[in-house]
Amino acid sequence: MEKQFSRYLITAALPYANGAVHIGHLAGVYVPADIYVRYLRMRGRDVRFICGSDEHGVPITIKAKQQNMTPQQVVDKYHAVIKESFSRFGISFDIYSRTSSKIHHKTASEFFKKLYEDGKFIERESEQYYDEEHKQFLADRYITGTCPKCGNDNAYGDQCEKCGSTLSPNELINPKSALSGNPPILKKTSHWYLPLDQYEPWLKEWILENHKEWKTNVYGQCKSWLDGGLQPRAVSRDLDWGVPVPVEGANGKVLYVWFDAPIGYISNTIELMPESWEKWWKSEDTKLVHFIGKDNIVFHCIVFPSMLKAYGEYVLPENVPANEFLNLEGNKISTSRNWAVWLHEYLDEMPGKEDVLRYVLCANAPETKDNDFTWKDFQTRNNSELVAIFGNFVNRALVLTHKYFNGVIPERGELLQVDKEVLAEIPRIKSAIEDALENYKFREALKEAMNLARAGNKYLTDTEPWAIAKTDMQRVATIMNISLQICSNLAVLFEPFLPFTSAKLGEMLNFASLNTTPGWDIAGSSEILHQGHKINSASLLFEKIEDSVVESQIANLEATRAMNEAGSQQSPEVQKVSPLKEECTYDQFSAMDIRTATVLEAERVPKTDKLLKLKIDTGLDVRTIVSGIAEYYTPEQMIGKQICILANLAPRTIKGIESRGMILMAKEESGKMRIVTPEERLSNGSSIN
RNA sequence: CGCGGAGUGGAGCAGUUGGUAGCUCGUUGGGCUCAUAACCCAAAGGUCACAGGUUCGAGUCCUGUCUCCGCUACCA
Repeated sequence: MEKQFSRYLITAALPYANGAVHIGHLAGVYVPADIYVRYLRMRGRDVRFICGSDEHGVPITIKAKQQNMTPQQVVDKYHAVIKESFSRFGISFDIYSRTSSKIHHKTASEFFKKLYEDGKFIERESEQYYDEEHKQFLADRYITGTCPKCGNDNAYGDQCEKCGSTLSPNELINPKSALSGNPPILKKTSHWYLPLDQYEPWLKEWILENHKEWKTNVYGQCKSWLDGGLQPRAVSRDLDWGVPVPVEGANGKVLYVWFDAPIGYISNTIELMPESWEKWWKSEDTKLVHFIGKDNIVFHCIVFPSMLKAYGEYVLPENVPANEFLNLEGNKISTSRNWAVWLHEYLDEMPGKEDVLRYVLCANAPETKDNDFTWKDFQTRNNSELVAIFGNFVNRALVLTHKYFNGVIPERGELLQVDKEVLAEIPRIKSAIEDALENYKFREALKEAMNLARAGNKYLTDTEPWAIAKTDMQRVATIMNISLQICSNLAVLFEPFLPFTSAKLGEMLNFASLNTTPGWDIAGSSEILHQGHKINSASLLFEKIEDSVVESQIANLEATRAMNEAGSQQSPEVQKVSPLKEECTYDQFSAMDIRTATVLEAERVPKTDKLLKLKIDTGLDVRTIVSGIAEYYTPEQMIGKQICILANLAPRTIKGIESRGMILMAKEESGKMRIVTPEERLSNGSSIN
């Protein structure tokens, strides 16, 4: 039995405010969420669409330090960019707020306090690294040291980027604080944990028994977590950026970002509806749906529901339609490598093409598996679907109506079999779209909508009004009347998907002069435009996209990446210099066999962002070296370059490739690297001392 | 042997409770000319990753193997 709901609360994952929004975010979360919400609104459901920036957490404090800004300045900057680009793109949030707002701090704080007072947390003491100079505990990422597995001196507290192993800070040999460079001390600190294990039986029943209808990727992921057994999770951190822990004596502690962020859905709702928000979160007849990407499944299906359950009173999500990831031109989208199509840049560079991107991202959405976005596909979908099928049909219908009837809807006469068939398609397609959307199948819904335009084209070709016009204008009148009813239906049915286009089409059809603006209820009808209604002049709904446009986009992408890789990053601020190492003897130095070599071949190591595999001529031999320089040099740039290597370093296997030796690099504290090379080309194998 | 998702005509994808494969784009041929060389029709093209098994019958269920993606840096 379908459950009936009185109101719909739809949330979209909170974007993290340390960067702009790109097409991956849109395809995964915001486009489907917006389609869903617009559809619900059109059906007259009581719906609110909630989102906002997620502005706390360690990465933002790191970004702030890098850019010499305060965390607040960082989030102000990106919040503004994100908010504006969403709005220009037609993502129709009822509210887009932020977690640094007062109301969020208050809400999150009270939420924590209630759980604390109800004894829902457990408190645990542990020893963590502490920087005495800066008087703060160090996040994992703020500690560097020697990797116990591969000997890399620059491993982070959570991971060694050289060998890829996952670490915890106390495994590091000779740990150093990234803030002061001093060795940190271990200091006791206590934190609160949410005992997820206690919620396991309940979660199992709630998800595994009662939500078998969730998407397979979501359900499978949850099952895997639940079967593996849940552990208590810390809900606080030692940090100075975030929502302070509202407990006596908890100075210097904030709510852990994953605890604080989902509460943002609640606080943003409160901000939107200060009086009536509780009805939305605490009535059983509210349907709560979280749109997220697959990386967020565990938080939205396990952690946040446990928090809500612990608090009591709150409704739980009815569904969590998570999408997989979108790749770009065959590669993973990456913020740090700048391998992305940024929404705000797209909007600037392709004015008036919001709907083209919405269309492509929906038609190719990663609903069941990772998909690939290519500019070529973007062009094809625009030219052979939007232009050739949708735009063209509308144009044909309007042009013919103007030509034969001066833009006035003619009277419909007797209906033939073709007429009846095409008219029957309209309600059929409408209900197919409804079915698909109610089940979060956005690609399918969009395809059905396009089928109506296809049916329209076929109808015109089959009935040939331009030929019949020579003999039987009454028949032509019927045909044009029907064609325009189809156009009107297209305007309504496409609104959730392509709102800008629908508005334009509605204007061309002169919806404004009708008694009531056609809404979803009237869709499916073949009587939207009455006889005698005057339509406006036709203009093109979509424009063809020329090869040069997509080629320049591809070129842009490559150029941005090359620039990024060449390390032309900003930050002219004062560079910190790493402290002097211990004194060493001449013998130790001379034990190192450093010599010149030339790069013969270079290629990326698959599945890594930073590694290049190089074949080099050392004068003695030709050998393979794997080096973590891909962020700064492309393979092409490396080929032919003369470099200096440490030739007698013990071989190491990295990503299954044996690396024999190490390339000498000069490295700034910011991470920027350049190869060290002789001023003048010398023969390979020249020793350096 | 970690866990989850995915492997279907050239490309991108559908395939509900098992009954010998569908859609969009592309390609080829034809038709039409109202339309942004757009539209319509037809055809070619698949041993449904691989190997076994259950069944009268499997893309669909079971077992094993291989490959890709995520969980594992930034990141949806």
